[in-house]
Amino acid sequence: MTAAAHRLGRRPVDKVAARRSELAAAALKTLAERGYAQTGLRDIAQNSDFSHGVLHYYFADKTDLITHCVREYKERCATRYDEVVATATTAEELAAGFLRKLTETLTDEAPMHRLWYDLRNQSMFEPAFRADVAEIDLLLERMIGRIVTRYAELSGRTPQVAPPVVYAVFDGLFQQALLRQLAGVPSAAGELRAAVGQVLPHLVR
Amino acid sequence: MTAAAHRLGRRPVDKVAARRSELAAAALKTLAERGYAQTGLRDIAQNSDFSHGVLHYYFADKTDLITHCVREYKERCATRYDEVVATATTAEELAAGFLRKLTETLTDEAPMHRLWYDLRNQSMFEPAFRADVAEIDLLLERMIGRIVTRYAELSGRTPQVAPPVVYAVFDGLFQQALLRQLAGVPSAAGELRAAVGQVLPHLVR
DNA sequence: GATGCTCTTTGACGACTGTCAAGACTTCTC
DNA sequence: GAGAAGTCTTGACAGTCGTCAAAGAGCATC
Repeated sequence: MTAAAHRLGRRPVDKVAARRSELAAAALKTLAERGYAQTGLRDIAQNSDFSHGVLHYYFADKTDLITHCVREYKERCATRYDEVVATATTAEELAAGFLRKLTETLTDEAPMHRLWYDLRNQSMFEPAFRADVAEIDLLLERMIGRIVTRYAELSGRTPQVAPPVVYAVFDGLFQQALLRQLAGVPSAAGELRAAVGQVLPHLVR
Repeated sequence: MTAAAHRLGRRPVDKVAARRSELAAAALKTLAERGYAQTGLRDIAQNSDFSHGVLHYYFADKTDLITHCVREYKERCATRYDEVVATATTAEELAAGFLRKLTETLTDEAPMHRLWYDLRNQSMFEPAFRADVAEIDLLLERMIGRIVTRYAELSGRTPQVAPPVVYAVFDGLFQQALLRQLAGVPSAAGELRAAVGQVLPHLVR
């Protein structure tokens, strides 16, 4: 532990963690652009301020790097709708805010979403990814769960479908919309909006 | 065209197509085992009766091969529930048969399903795959659509949700179940059964 | 049996892969 | 300022990738 670290109240491990996070972010960017199958360590390094060797300094191997990428991804995505949930005062307002955020992220962050589906799929083949992927999937499930719970509250009804099922349903709808969006179908966001709007009322009673 | 081909009333192009199909089948097997990112042409050849060079004889390049794989996959999967649809005489019988087939294929053909999701995801990055993948997705959508239509008929009601939405919903449920199944969760099939059984009544009115 | 055609194997090419060691550069400690 | 510790670059390694040319094998035809 350095004196400077003492002075700033910051341990060296934080610096290492920060660099790791920085490199994982560069890796995420590359993976979102090219996909897991087409992404090498040198591609990732080129999207960062460092050379490819530094990756082996901060990560044991490629699997370790990808694992940290998944965790980095987690930090970003699990609070997307929390503000809407916190501020909405009616069921209609909540639904509208959810739909707005949902279609926004579909159009604005499509590459990031395809990366997530790519990594989640890799976990079907590579056991090393499974635990972290499952953890994020659970996080996302709870995020959706909070929306539906609040939606039920605001509309004076009760949730009728268990959170894992609700999440699977919305995830399926979103994935289909993402496929269309990336294929250049301009109506993808609108169709997603319509589909979710149609499904939402069925989840409470 | 050879004389033999004439005699048998079989054009040489059919032999070529048959071999292509055979190699694509070997490729599918390999892809289901190892995933797209970890599958090379030599791996595929080792799962066939031929050496790796023959792949370049029957396919222009790797993309061409994968495209044929997707089409080969199509031939197998789109009629899975047709018998159930044709023979069921009551809504309950249809639902039960659908659920049985659904959980059966989840447990017995999990590697093949993860391959499909892998290839569909690749199409988000590789435009060359998009058309064929979209075509299969449409086939699957119609397959699910036939079930719901018949289910509505048998129960004297009418479908309330458009086929693309129904397909997306079931696909999302199935994908979550597949993730759990491949992660070794023994209750995956049962949970899928429960979830689909819970959702199905909401689709008609 | 020789010829020509189709199919298949073999081996090699250049490029790329993940990994890692050696050294250079920076930063901190005393 | 010397030395140590931490950080980063460079270059190379063994292996794999997709691709393809050359030659061999199998077989029908003349």
